[in-house]
Amino acid sequence: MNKVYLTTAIPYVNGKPHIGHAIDYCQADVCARYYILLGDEVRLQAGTDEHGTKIYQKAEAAGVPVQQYVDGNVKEFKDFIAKLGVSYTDFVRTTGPDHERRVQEIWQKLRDHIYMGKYEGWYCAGCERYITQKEYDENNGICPDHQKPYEKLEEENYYFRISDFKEQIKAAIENGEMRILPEFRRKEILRLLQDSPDVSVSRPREQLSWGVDVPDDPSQVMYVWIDALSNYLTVLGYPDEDVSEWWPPVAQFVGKDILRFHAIIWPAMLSGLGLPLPRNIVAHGFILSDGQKMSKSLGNVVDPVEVLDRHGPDAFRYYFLRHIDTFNDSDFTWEKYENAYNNELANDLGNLVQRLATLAAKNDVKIGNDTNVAKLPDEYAELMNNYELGKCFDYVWGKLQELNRRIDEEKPWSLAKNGEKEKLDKCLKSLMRDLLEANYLLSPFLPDTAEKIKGIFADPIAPPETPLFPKD
RNA sequence: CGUGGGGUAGAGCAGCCUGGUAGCUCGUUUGGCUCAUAACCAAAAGGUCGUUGGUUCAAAUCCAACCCCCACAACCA
Repeated sequence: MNKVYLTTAIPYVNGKPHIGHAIDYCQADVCARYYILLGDEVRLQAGTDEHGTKIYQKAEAAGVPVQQYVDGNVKEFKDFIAKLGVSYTDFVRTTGPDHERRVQEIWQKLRDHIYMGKYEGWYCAGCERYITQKEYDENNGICPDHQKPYEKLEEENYYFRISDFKEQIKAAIENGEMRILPEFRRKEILRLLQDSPDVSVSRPREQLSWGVDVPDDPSQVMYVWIDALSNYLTVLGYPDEDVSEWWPPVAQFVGKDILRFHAIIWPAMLSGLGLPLPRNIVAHGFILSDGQKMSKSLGNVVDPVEVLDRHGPDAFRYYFLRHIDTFNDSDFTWEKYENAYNNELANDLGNLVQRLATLAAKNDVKIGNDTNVAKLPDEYAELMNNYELGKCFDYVWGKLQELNRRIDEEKPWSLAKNGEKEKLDKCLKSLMRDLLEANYLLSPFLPDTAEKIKGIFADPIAPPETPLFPKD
């Protein structure tokens, strides 16, 4: 039995869940369930990133103690993940005492690659980040997001020497030890890696108070990188516990916006710790709302909880795994969502189950309970192993559509009318067996539905009172 | 001269690497069926493959130039 460790990105909890967060969860969860089908033991991590000045300021603005503020947001995320049916096994919060202590230990282990450096240049307090000279020139010295002039800043902080590991990381990407998917992202990272500068990993306390203290230097607080990225390790108990049976992760799911940190800074950290690199980093795109980037100013933000509540978790998973491209940006509109629900879930799948169950029940044909597939089809497994989740879902759907076709061709209702009992029996059994086989392949994608379908075709076969996917 | 992706039927996409009757899904129209959630099945209509030029017997596919969209450009999911 293999041990498989999968991770999702930990969202920054300065607000409620964004619809984009759902992609990570859906993708990681399907993979987790797939590995379980294979008989592996799976750990799936989820968590929240809770430090930083932005959160601190938001809490202050709300007049709430910071910890209380993040606790509230974390609850929203946890509720959302639960509603989605994500089968996570471990949850990590960066404000958790175990995490904080372990991060400090990790910092110390990386000590040889950390040095005190000086930053001299522009800074935007609103963005909470350094501004390059080029960016400064382009914006004429004024932050376009905050409408405030950039400040001149000169400060000391700690740097992590990425350059110590560049060659190693490059080699790992090139020889396939660490795969970056999709391919075009891999190329992008290889290019970016060339001129990745060392990265600043702390801030003076006056600038950033809500964070993990840098060991042995009370004037500095850790900046996001080491704190947040370490979550994938601390949640397993590293370095207190031996994590070797779970490490390295089989796949880490991230958004395209944070891929570079996961494909450069993070492997550098792991190399510094002497740990193997993740086997796969899977980067997904963003969700567009009616063809445009979601933004508050455009007023086109879609609330994921609303989408989830509309038709339940499996409809949500269906759309996000099949119609949201696994790797590229894709569009969400309510119209598309409703179409997918009505035409595909209700008509293709729901109706298929309904008609077949009715045919079987009316004619008193039964099928045994042994419906699991001994060996997954090669095509299915190969798509899964390459994290081509959308294509894999298409493959399964093709099997379902074929069944609708076959029912029409074999016309079991005429067999019944003509009293051809034997033929009818054979025909329906074969159809049901194939449906249950397809259902097994479907189960990682739509776990609730697959469970229901299994129940419907158990003994006695019972067509559902209310359809699987009712229309309104 | 920042980097990358893309422009193919009303919409969303595949095909391009390894040139050779332009394909899939949804939508539309028509026909069939009646087991089923007015669901299912079949067929048809619909495209000068961004533009111009080049290579070739032959280009959506290779080459060049140009036009237009989009993303990224150190954490805004």
